[in-house]
This record gives sequence, structure tokens and C-alpha cells, in this order.
Amino acid sequence: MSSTIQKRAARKTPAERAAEIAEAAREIALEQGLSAITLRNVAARVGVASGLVAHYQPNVEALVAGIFATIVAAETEEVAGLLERLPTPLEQLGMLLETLMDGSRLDVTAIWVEAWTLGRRNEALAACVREQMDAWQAVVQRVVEAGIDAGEFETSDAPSVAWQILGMVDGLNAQALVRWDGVSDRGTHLARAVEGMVGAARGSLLPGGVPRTGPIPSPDS
Amino acid sequence: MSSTIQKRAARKTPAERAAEIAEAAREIALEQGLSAITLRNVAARVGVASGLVAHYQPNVEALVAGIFATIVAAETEEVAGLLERLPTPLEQLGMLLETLMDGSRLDVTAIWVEAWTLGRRNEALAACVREQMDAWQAVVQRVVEAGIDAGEFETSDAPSVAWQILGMVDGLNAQALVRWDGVSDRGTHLARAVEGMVGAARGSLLPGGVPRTGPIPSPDS
DNA sequence: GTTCTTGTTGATCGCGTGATCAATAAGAAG
DNA sequence: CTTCTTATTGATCACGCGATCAACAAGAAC
Repeated sequence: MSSTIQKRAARKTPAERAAEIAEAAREIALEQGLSAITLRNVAARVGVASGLVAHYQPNVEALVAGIFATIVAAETEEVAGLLERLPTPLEQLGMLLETLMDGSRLDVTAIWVEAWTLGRRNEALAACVREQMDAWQAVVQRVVEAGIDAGEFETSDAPSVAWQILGMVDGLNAQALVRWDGVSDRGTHLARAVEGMVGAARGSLLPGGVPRTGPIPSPDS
Repeated sequence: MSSTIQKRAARKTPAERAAEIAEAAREIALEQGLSAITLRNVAARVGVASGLVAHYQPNVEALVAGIFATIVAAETEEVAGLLERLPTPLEQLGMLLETLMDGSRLDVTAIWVEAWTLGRRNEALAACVREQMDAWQAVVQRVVEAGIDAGEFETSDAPSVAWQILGMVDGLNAQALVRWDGVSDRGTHLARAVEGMVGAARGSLLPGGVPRTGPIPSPDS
């Protein structure tokens, strides 16, 4: 009864400690949701007194908002980075849909959904949500516009189409949060819907995509 | 200082009182969200002691789940009722999208979004959410299948398409919860996307729809 | 007018929350 | 070794939550 207990946490640089706290809060958010970010919860994970966590933030609302921004911005940048490697907007959009629908980011989806609700009572968080939505929309819009310029897409309203694509992806992912079964080929149906919106050829957005431009007859149905 | 205060609430039938409590909880949910349904909150609105509210339910979780089901089921039935009046599946689907996207049900959308999150920690609520999602999906699937039978739609997987349409609608409405601006012609873009999914002619799902079957050239873009 | 069922009260418990701050001690600076 | 800055503690406050239950009284039944 002596090895694991330690009376007092080691003294650290404010920057170090702040990073520790942020990391702990991030993990809690991904595992248990944003509303599980409490002074005592975070403090316990860091192994520190609750007062210390409070000492590093003006208030918990700000901490929650900041962690939300951290998590979501990281995802946006990651996906945006993946896009840059692909040559054509068609491939980029196809990869975008495929990546966002592959179910590997459901924890982030849960964060989004919770943030939409929490934003009603946490103004700082609401501002972050709007900001991050704008960032996402900008990424998608860039792809759509590139596609228009390249003659691959045909739509007169790239900003709205970008919002629309985002909304669809979010909704379908939120749905997957509750219901896994029932929907087969989520990616395929979504791809077909987006093809309809951007005026791309049928099947051109599917995984085994179309390397060269031009309409390709869809296999079936 | 005498007229408005009343010492004790009038004695009522259990059925009456239960209805009062349910109605109060429903109003609170629509105005402030499901998480604002608390014993004291509901009791205050009814004008009754908090203990009485607890007396009429096994626990608050059950009350929240029940109110969610009440609100959402009412919406489903209302929309399903509207569908019955229209003759063709094409018109039905068009009206469905138009109705769900007109912004008049944002309070119910907020309930849905909150329920997705709360369902993580309220098993009774989670069960209700799945049940109500299934009910919605059934309504949409019926329309899609009718459209296939009538030769207006062409898709091999009506259940999945129904889920997909629901997901899109939910996502776009959730988006509208946070961001009103930025997206013009939400309904138009969605209609185009759904047309792509169900294999309907371009523009056939738009408000000023197409009375007779057959492809119609889109106005522009 | 009396009795009795039962709808209703409100105080109480334990819990978790955010926030605050005087007291402490670690560890760098001298 | 001593000094001093400051990271850290932990007790404390007021609050709101769900739940419980003995006590009360309204009003129907007799």
C-alpha cells in the first residue's frame, strides 16, 4: 500500500500542464462526450486537484468549446490533407465521401451532434461550432469549384452544394450513431445522390472511380 | 398580495393530473430541450409540488423517453396523414421533402438531435429513438415502393433509399439549427439529390412538380 | 355530519456540479 | 544553505438534481 499513491503531483511548466489538461479533456470528450468534461473528471484523469484545472481556464464552458474546436479542426485538417494528394476533383470528392462515411470517425460525429445541442446554452461553444462548420464547408466548396473549373461538375451554386453535401454526411453519420443495420451501401447511395447534385456522371464518384473525364454508363439500376 | 397565490393545488383525477404533467413536460421539451425536463421544472409549470411529478412516473428517464416518443410520433403521424391525400408517389415524395425542409419543425429537430446524444446514457430513450426512426423510415419506404410500382422511381433498394432520405433531411435540418444563412434553395438541392437516388426525372420533385410522368429538361444550371 | 380513501405536500437525503481562495511546498535562483 | 516565486492543494460555498416518505387535507362516500 505504498507504491501507486503519490501525495502531490509533480510541479510542471504551465504550458506542459495546460497541454496535459487539454489532452485529458480531449480523451474524455471522445470517450464519454463533451458533457463529461467536468473539473473533477478532468482533474482525476490528469491526477491533479480539481482546483488546478479551474486555474488553467476561465471557466468550464470555455474548456468545452476549446476541446470541441481542437477535435474537429484536427479532423478537418486531416481530411483536407488527404484531398491534396489526389489529382482530380472527381477523385477528391469521391474520396471525401468514402472517408467520411467509413464509420471510423463516429466518435467525432458524436461530438458534433452533442455540440449542436450544447450550443444552445454555451455561447462560446456555439461560436466554435459555426466556425468549424464554415471551415468544413470551405474545404468541400473548394473541391466543388475545382470540379466546375475542370468541367467535371456542373452546378451553378457551389457554396450551397457544399453545405448540402455536409448536411447529408452529418445526418447519415448521426443516424449511424443510433442505427447500424438497415442501411446497406450507404456510401453508394450517397455517391449517387451527390452525383445528382453536382451533375457528375453516374458511378463516377464510386470507389473504383473513373480515372479519365467523360460520362460513363452506369453498370445497372 | 392575495389574489394570485394559492396554497394548495386542486385535487384531480390521476388521469387528469397525468395528462397535465405530460403536457407541461412536452412544452418544456419543445421550448428548452429534453434535458430541461426535471421534476422541479415540470412541477413548477403545472403549479404543483415536485414530489407529485415523481409520484406519477417511475423515474425521470422514463418521463423523458415518453415525452420524446409523444412529440415525435405526433409529427410522423401528421406528415403521414398529409401524404395520403396526394395521388401519386412523385407528388407524395415531393411534398414530403418540402414539408420536412420548410423550417416549421425546427423545435422537433432539436428534440431529435438531443435525443441522439441523451440516448447514450438513457437506455429507455435510446429504445424510443430507434423505434421512432423505424416508424419514419417505414413511412418513407412506403412512398418509395409505391413509386417503384407506379414506374415513377427506379431503384433496387427501397429500404436503404428511405434511410438515406431520412438521414439527409435530418442532417440538413440539424444544420439549420445552427446556421440559417449560407444555404439558398435547400429544398431545391435536396430534391435534385433525391431525384438522383430514386431515379426520377430532373425537376420532377420540385414544388411546382410534374403532373405527368416523363423527363423534363431542367430550367437552367 | 362523520368517515375514509387518496391526491398532495414539502422537507430531507445524498450526490455532482462550477467556482473560489487561503495555505502549502516544490524547486529554481541567489 | 537560504530565499522566494508560484504551481498546487483541498476544503468550502451555493446550487440543482432525483428520489423518498411521513404527514396532511380535499372531497367523495356514507
